[in-house]
Amino acid sequence: MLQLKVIREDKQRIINGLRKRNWTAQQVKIIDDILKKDDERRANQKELDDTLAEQNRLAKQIGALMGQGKKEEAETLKIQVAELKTLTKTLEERTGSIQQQLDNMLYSVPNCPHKSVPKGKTPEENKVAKDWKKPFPALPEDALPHWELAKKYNLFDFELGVKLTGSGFPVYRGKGARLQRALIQFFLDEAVKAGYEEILPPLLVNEESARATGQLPDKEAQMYKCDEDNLYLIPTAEVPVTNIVRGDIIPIKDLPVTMTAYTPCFRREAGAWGAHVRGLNRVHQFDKVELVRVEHPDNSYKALEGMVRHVEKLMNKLELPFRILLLCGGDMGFNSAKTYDFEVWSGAQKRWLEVSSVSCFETFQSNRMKLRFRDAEGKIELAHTLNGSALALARIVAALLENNQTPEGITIPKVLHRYTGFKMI
RNA sequence: GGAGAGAUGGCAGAGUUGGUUUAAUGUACCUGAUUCGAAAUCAGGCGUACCUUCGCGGGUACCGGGGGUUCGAAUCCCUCUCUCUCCGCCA
Repeated sequence: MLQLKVIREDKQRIINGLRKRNWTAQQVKIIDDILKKDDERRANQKELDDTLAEQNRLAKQIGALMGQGKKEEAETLKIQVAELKTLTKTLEERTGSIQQQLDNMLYSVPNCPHKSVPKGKTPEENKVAKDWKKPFPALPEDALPHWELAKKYNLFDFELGVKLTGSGFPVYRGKGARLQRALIQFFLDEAVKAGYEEILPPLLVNEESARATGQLPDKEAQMYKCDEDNLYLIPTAEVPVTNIVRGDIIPIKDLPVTMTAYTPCFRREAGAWGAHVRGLNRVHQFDKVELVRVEHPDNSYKALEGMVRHVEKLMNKLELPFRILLLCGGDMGFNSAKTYDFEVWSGAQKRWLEVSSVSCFETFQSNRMKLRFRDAEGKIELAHTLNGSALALARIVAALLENNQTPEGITIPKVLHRYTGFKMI
């Protein structure tokens, strides 16, 4: 949620930002509506506060009169208060509904893109921030896609997943399962080495948490919900991990807060099935190691680049061909101010697969969840939040299997040997 | 799942026969005095949000969440959530 203060003071920049997200001149008018609604809110607030103040004053007088035994006079004042109460009730209801309307408007406005974010409407207009310069791995014409390799080497089984749960829930087995665990362990170790605190969070969160990171209200359909207990299965570790600091005021000396977590991620992906979603390309449950940072506003973009370098290092260690995209305004997520996507080259499918998304949210999340820090002078300010996948497993596995297939078997990158215990599948 | 107790400011902890309590007090923290410096001591300060003011300041709300009674609620009533103790079940 954008800050009202920023909209008020920096309106043109916000409007320009929304235009970069391809908002029409018509849509952008909501900014003016928001400001108008806020004026309305403030006027009402003032009136309400003044009325309550008067009421409090009279109540105190009544107390004093009662103490002195002047019952008659007290009764007169009571009548006055009764009138004020009617007015208060009206004002309270109106202020509440104005606030609700204002919040709804604010919820509907996406984050303002950073000035370095390119214009554009579609994924095709994303800027390649770093391309793959070397040749792709040489595979024979009859190279197998990962779902065929999985069958050949008995690594994971989709049909079995259907029997247990439904489509999109693969069952990993044998070396396939071991490879998953190896990757998780490797990613976590690298994150801890980079200074992130390891977190093992709950996989279900309450409504408040889902709201704070912005999954609610707009991404509700993406999450699995346990109605009985009113809990949601997490679509990413970002939700529980970022909520660890929800509502906190962090002393400046404790910044940045850096956390990492491995969790399975559950996504309904309703209506998202089509031609390009075979195998591990899109599943309902996948594993991911996530990085979360809370940063001082002056340092957040430096931190973003640092996270990108961290992911880059992982890709290099896994010896996978990849490229980095700087997302254009139109392709960026609702909450993000700037996002880099990592794509891995899937040799047999001959296409790029998204494996990581690293974003800076500025104060968009922290405003909603009231995540702040106290600076050296004691002043309180909203912190910046960032997160990124480092990395998402399923598609990494897909690329790894496809790119590394040889007539003798599938080779495992050297860096994983100590985790897998085998060098070849 | 059953029975009981409880939830107050960073922490501890009063207040629960409704009314100068504007939430006492301790502790932590900050500033100053004292000191060569420190400890100890003394003095002052010390929540969050919103509104208002050029500023000093002023106002409103918040004692787990929500609702109610009342001129007035931390205090009374309803409801939800959570915590603790005991019992049951259990990885």
